[in-house]
Amino acid sequence: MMIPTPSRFHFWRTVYSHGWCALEPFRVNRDARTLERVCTLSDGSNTLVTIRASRNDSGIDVASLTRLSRRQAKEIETQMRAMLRLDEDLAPFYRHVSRYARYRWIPRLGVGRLLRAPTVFEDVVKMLCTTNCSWDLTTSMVTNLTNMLGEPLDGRRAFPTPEAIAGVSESFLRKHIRAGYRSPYLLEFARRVASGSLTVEAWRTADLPTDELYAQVRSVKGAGEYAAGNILRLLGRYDYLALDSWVRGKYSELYHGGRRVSDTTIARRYREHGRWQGLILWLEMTRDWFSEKFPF
DNA sequence: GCGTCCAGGTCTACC
DNA sequence: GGTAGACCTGGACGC
Repeated sequence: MMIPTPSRFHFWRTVYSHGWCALEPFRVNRDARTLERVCTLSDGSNTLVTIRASRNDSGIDVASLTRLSRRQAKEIETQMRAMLRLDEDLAPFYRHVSRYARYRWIPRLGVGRLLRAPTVFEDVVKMLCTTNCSWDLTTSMVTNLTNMLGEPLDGRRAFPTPEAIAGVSESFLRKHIRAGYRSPYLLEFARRVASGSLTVEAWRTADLPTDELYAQVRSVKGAGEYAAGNILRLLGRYDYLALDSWVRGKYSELYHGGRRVSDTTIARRYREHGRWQGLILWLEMTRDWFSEKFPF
């Protein structure tokens, strides 16, 4: 199927907007120039989906390994739109940054859409796996979760459901997933979602002030300022800076010759951008990812 | 080989 | 409200 994309949408800059495309079940096939993943449908079935930019760049081409009913195809389209943020209106953001000469590269490159998982559940689990550890350990934990608890499909795996994670013990998460002290947090989160007491999927469409949504995200044990701020970015709310050691290091390298600066100093630079500050900060920190070395 | 530090932090107890 | 200390893991580094 071909799904039309908004003007100034750039498929590969969206795929590489942050680290998610390197975490299972996402896989980038650089030779075929595709993004792949196993997607889970509401009827419990799984299918391997391959996504590529269409020839004339006016959309994305989505292929499924298995034959889909009309209803299933519609559901895959909905997932693709959510993952690639196709329904997010960035026009107000582009209008805002266009007022600043130093940010006019943002609309020119068509950046600002941050890749996310089909579900909020997957995004939150992965975010908890990024806290207080190296990126290598994050990929290891997510790979272990997917390989050990995800439904198999032709040598690949889906991301585990809330029920699958909720059904294992804390010691399993420590011993086999290597999640360490994050294990009770992952377990509690999965159990709250599986039981229906926490309806995280509603967060993407919640008509709530950002502060209230932030408070709900912070109710997840293990989601502190950094994790909650980043989860909000994936919900389309950019009021928080979500500072972590990587961003702090990158910021000092870019603006202070590598000298460490306080969080207050960083916040001062972005506060005039109000609801867009978290997105502008992230795009500035990752601008060099899209230099001439960018392979796509 | 061993000890220490730290990486895309967070929670709790205590003041 | 602010802060010290504890917490898993695994790679890098110094000795």
